[in-house]
Amino acid sequence: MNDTKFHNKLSAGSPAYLPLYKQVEEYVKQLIVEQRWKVGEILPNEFQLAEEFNVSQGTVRKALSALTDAKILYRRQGVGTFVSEHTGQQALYRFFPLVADGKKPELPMSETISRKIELAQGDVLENLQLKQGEKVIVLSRRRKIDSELCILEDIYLPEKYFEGMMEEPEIPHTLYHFYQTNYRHTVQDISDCIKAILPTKADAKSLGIKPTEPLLQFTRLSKSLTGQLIEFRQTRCRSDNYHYLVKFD
Amino acid sequence: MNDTKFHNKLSAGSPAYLPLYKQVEEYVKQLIVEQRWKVGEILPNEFQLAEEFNVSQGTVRKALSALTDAKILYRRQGVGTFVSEHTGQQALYRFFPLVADGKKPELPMSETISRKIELAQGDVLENLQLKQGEKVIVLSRRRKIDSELCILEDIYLPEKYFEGMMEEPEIPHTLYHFYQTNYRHTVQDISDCIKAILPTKADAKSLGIKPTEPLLQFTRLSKSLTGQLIEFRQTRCRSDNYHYLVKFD
DNA sequence: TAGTGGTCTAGACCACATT
DNA sequence: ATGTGGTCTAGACCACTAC
Repeated sequence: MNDTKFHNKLSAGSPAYLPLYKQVEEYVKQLIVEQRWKVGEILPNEFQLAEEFNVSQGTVRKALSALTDAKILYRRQGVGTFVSEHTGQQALYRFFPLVADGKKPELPMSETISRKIELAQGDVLENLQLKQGEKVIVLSRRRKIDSELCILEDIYLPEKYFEGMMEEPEIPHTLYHFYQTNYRHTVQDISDCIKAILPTKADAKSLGIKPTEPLLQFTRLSKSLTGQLIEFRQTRCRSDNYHYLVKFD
Repeated sequence: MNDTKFHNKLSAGSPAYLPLYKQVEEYVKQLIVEQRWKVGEILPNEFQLAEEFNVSQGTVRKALSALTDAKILYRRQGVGTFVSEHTGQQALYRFFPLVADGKKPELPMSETISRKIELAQGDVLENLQLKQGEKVIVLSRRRKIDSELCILEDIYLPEKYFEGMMEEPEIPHTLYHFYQTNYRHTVQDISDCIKAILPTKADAKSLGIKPTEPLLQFTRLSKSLTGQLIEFRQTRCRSDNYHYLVKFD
């Protein structure tokens, strides 16, 4: 027990070598995944963690700063260090890049219109790296911006990571927060593949647009803190009054 | 002279207060803009800079690390710290998000097919925040991926920031490197606004596609290290075999 | 072998938030 | 008044690169 968890003096030539602060960073991340501290909870202060890990306070600080940059933690001067929560505004600004032309980004209301479970196949199976025979939960949603219907999306979740979702009484519209609090999956990084397409007949009808009016489509693959592929989503959006906004640096 | 350039003891209540490492960071950035060290050149080591700025080596390190994260500098262990250069691969991977479906990102060849100068108006004037009567240089380019023509773009540059470009014998295809080396403008951050559109007749003809086939369009606004708006560009891309790829975190 | 950046430590002081 | 994170310093040692 009470082993020294970290090793300062590993030969740097060793293939497994990681700097101490990096080891601390990985370990703290793991502890969050294991729910030693739940979402929103405060961590011990830097000196307490330093003592527990047998490293200096400066090394802990470097690790916590990195996790703060990655939005996994947040810190409040004079108060403490907390596990980040994917709640409301914050998560939407971070993961929702669709904006009405000439307006500020806005949090869109979203309504789940169907929920079913089916065998994974095709793109879904491939992108989520599932095996033949594994099942996915499929959510179909539509969103409004400024009370106008403009977005349709289908969301595919591996059943193995979201057991019991079919029995949920209701699916809230802030999905990432829902994943985090009800299924312990914190979305950590996403990649969006964006294309211009023509709507299907069904989509054109739903959105109330002409079949020749192009849509912006993006397919998203989301990874959790642990690196698991937890969500595949395909979103179609009217592009006459909305755009996808990207900022680098 | 040899004034102390930085002040440790400013009251933190002061509205102008900046931490020392931040002051150093800003100052080094300014020195790069002023070409004290040119693109690709090595900086003095941390101790020399620390002495010059009258701060500790650790404070210099923190400043240089931030600039390294921002890709303004790069560091090589055992060698030194250098001013980043927007050259070839590196700049393309960073700023060129269009990918052929099912392939790795690839550096596209680009050909400038026209160059002219005109009065700024409409979107161009507004986005570049120019005044009525100011001029812009307009470059029209087309790019191939896998030897297939797939991208058309118009690039608008404020003449005041690019004097003499109309007299250049040739415009190279690595534009951002060209801006940096010939006009001292290092592109630091960009924002892309992405939409799905139908091609104009002219674009459909150039790209050899049907007028009903949608295109991916993005309009980009680029800022330099100094915060000046130096480029507005509008790009149209075939979306049947190409997509725009975004990764967060 | 010399010089550089990378890691780690220890300790001082400050600003901020809560009690 | 207390405890937290934020800043700053000084110094030791390591690993990498070039000569």
